[in-house]
Amino acid sequence: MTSASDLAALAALLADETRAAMCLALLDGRAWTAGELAAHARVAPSTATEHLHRLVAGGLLVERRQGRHRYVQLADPSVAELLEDLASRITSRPAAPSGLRAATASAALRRGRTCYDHLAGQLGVAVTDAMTSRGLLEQSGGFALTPAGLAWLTGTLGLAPESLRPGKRPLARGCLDWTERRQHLAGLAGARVCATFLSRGWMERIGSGRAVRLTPHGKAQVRDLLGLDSPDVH
Amino acid sequence: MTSASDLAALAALLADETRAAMCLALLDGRAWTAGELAAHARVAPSTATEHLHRLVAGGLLVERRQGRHRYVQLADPSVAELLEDLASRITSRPAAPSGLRAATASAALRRGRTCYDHLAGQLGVAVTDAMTSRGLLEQSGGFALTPAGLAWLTGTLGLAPESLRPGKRPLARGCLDWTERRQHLAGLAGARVCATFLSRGWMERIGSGRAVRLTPHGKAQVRDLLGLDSPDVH
DNA sequence: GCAATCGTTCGGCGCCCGCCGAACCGCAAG
DNA sequence: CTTGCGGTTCGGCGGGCGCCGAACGATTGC
Repeated sequence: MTSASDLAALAALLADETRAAMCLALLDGRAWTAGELAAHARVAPSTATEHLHRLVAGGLLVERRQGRHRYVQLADPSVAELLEDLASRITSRPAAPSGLRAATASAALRRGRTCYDHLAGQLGVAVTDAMTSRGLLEQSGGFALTPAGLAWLTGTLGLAPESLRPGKRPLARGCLDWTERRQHLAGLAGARVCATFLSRGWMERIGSGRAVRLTPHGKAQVRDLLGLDSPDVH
Repeated sequence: MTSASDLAALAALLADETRAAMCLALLDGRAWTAGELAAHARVAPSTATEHLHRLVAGGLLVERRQGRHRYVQLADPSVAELLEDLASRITSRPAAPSGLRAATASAALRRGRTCYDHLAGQLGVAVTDAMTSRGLLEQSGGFALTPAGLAWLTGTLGLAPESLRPGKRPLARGCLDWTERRQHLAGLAGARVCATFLSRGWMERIGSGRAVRLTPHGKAQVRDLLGLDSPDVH
């Protein structure tokens, strides 16, 4: 029976609305301070402290103390994937944003965003589709990189082969986008692609959130490298 | 914030040790009666009723009334996959069985068993490895069937192509075996392979549990079709 | 050193939920 | 019809847990 109690203990970490809201907020991959999360979840700072202690003790979050701030973030990409799997069972539509400012922010999120550490939104789906149609990615029999896809990552994109060694984390993995209702590339390869886009200046974050957009240079690059010329991402 | 409450509600279904034990028991893919689950979880029948109501209302279980019995089983293969994903985060070792009878039953389970609807245990890992070494399955870049693998399923194994059309469920998927610590084939293809082994008489269930073993005919078939001749599975 | 801010600890409150037993319903077998 | 059994409903009990406010500790800035 010890396995059942372990499973229950793990599920109990997410079985509270406040903790669930915190974990979903952390799905953007960034580190949040305790105060930010308390405000986001609309609870007193003391309450947030208790919840964060439980989440850290349960292994879902890691903390980093820095000055008088305590930053927390998801402990592991596998935690993000687990949260995505759970969230994919939720069919709820996000409520329509009310104001103009919220609407434009929402539109930016739909266009492109990071989902923990990989690309999502229309941009993520478009990149995934382009890789598939070019024979770099196999989706019909699962979600896997082809040999050509591996060569593309190490050659064209210039990634070090050792950075693509699958450890506990699968190299390629599908992640269901909740706005596009489409699968997009996640896993180790998805993370490397996203990091490369950002580090090369092909893509930049909009404000401090998880929304991203291609730079002019990035637009030219994805057009040349992936044949991607859709107005959705430009 | 409705998404956070939905996630919390979903997690709350598994956040109780009794309900978690019920769901783990149902991972064998069979339908259990309410009384069986009550005894398994060591709670009063009235308590089991309440838990089953919640699990059914939450969409994790479906029920089928038959005479004076009420059978429940997992609602969907995706529920089984979700449970497997959660369980894979649990590192606990199952306690060593005490008696001889428990030991032999445990050995049979290690040799071969069903994991919801696909093969697991040493048999499941061996089949997966054999398919990989024969170029039917790709594991290095993800978990996907190769074109040769698709042809093998429809040709050699005689499966109808329409029975392999991936809908919501991925065709091939890795499932981490908690005794072997190895990935084995799950997903739609894994389910079809397991069903074929059983329907053709290559494999039979031991008793009423989830343990399985190859028949003499089945041993010859997997040797011919997959080059599988390991004493582990014979 | 002092003030402001961020985070933590502690005590207490209230609610939710998991548990059981007892009574009841419905199907099956004799 | 009667008996037996599987399952359900209901009431009540107890404990755990999520919440807050207040007091305290820690760090940064003035």
